[in-house]
Amino acid sequence: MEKSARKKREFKVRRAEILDQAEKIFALKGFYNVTMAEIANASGFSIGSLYQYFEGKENLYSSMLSEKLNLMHEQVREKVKATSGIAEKIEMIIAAHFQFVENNADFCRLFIRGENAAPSEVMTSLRQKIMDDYTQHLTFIENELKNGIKNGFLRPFLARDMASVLFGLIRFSAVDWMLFPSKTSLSSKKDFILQVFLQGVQHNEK
Amino acid sequence: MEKSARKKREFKVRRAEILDQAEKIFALKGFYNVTMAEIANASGFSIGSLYQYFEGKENLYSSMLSEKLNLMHEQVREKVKATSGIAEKIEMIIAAHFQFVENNADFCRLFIRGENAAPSEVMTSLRQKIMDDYTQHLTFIENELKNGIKNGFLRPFLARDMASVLFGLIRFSAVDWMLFPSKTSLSSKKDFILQVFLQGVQHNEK
DNA sequence: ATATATTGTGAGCGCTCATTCAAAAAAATG
DNA sequence: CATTTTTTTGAATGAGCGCTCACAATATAT
Repeated sequence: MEKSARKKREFKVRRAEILDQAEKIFALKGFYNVTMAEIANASGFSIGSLYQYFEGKENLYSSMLSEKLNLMHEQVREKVKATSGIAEKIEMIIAAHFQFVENNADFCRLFIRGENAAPSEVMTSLRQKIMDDYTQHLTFIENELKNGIKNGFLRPFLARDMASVLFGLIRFSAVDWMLFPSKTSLSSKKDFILQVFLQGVQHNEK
Repeated sequence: MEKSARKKREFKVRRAEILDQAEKIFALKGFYNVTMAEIANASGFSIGSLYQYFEGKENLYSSMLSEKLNLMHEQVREKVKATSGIAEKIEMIIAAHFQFVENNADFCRLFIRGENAAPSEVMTSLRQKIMDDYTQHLTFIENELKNGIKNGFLRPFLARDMASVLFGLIRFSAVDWMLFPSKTSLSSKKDFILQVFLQGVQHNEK
C-alpha cells in the first residue's frame, strides 16, 4: 500500500530533525569521529530507526551536506536576482554569502573540513555534486560580471577569472573569520572586500 | 649506549623515507582511509618498524604535515627576503607560493582536506601548530605590506586585512587550480592575481 | 667464531563501530 | 476489541584496523 500524505509529511519532518541534529554533531567532531549511536541519541531515535531514513552513515552525511549547500546557493542567488545595478549586485553577492556563513557557522566549519575522501560510491558522488554545485554557482557569478564588463563598469578581464577571485575573497574572509574568532562580525568586512575587489590596494596619486 | 652519529643519520634517512611515502598515500586517500599496513608496504618496512620511528598513526601524520608546512613557509620567506622593492616582494610572495603548490600538489591537496578533527592530544596540538604557523606567516606578509603603506605605494588600509586578502587570493587560486585540473600552469595566473590585488577589477575612465 | 646488542617482523589481540534483525511496541483496520 | 500492518528498538554481529610483542634476523663487539 502507498504511504498516506500525512505519513509522508511526518516522515519528512523526522528526517529533517535527524539531519538537523546530525549537522550539529558532525560540525563539532567531524565525520569520522561521530558514531551512529551519538546521532541516534541526539535526535531522540534509536540506532535502527536511522536506517529507515537513510541508507547508512555516509548517506546521512551526504544528504545533510548537499541539501544545505543547495540552500546556501539558492539563498544567495535569489537575493542577487532581486537586486539591480552591477555594483549593487556584487555587493549583494558578498553580503548574502557573509550572512549565510554567520547564520550557519557550524555547518560551514564542517564543510571546509571536507572529510569526503572515502573511495565509496556515496562519497564519490558527494564530491561530484559539490564540484558541480560550485561550478554552477561560479557560472552564475560569471554571468552577472559579464554584464558589468559589457557596460564598461568592469575592466575587460576574463569573467570567469574575475568570478573566481570574487568568490575566493568571499570564501577566504569567511574561513578566516571562522578560524580566528573575532569580536567584529563577518558582515562588517563586506565594504573592505568590495573595495579591494573593485579598486585594489594600490594607492593612486591624483 | 648512545647511538653513533652514523646510526642517527641512517635513522633520519629512513624516517624521511617513510614520511615521503606516507605523504603520497595520505594525499591520495586521506588520513582515515589509509592503514598502517599500507604505509608499511609502500615504504618497504614492516608494520612494527613504523612504531620505531613514530609513536603511532596520528603522530606519523602530524609529523609529516607540520614538517612540510614549515618547509613551504620557509621557502617563501627566504625568496621574499632576497627580493627588493615592495611591488617585487608582493609579486614574489605570489610566485613562490604558486611554485611550491605546483611542485607539491599532492601534499597541498592533502592539506586542504584538513582531516585533523580528532579530539586526541596529537591532533589537537597539530591544529594548534597549523594555526600558529599560519598566524606567523600572515604577520610576515603584514610586515612587508606595512612598508608599502609607509612609503605610499599602498593605500592606508589595515595591513593585517590586506595580508589576509593577499594570502586569500593566493590560497584560493591554488585550491581552484587543484580542484579543476587545467592545462595552464598555476604560475601563469600570477600576473592576473597581482594586478587584481593592486588595482582591483573596476574600470577607471581616464 | 662466539657472544651480545640492536633492529626488524607480522600474526594476533583488543577494541571500536556501522549495520542487522528478531522481537516489541504502536498504529491502522474492520 | 481482536487482528493485521507498520514502525521502532537496541543487543548481537562481524568486519576493520591500530598497535603489541615474542621471535627472527642482522649488526657489532670481543
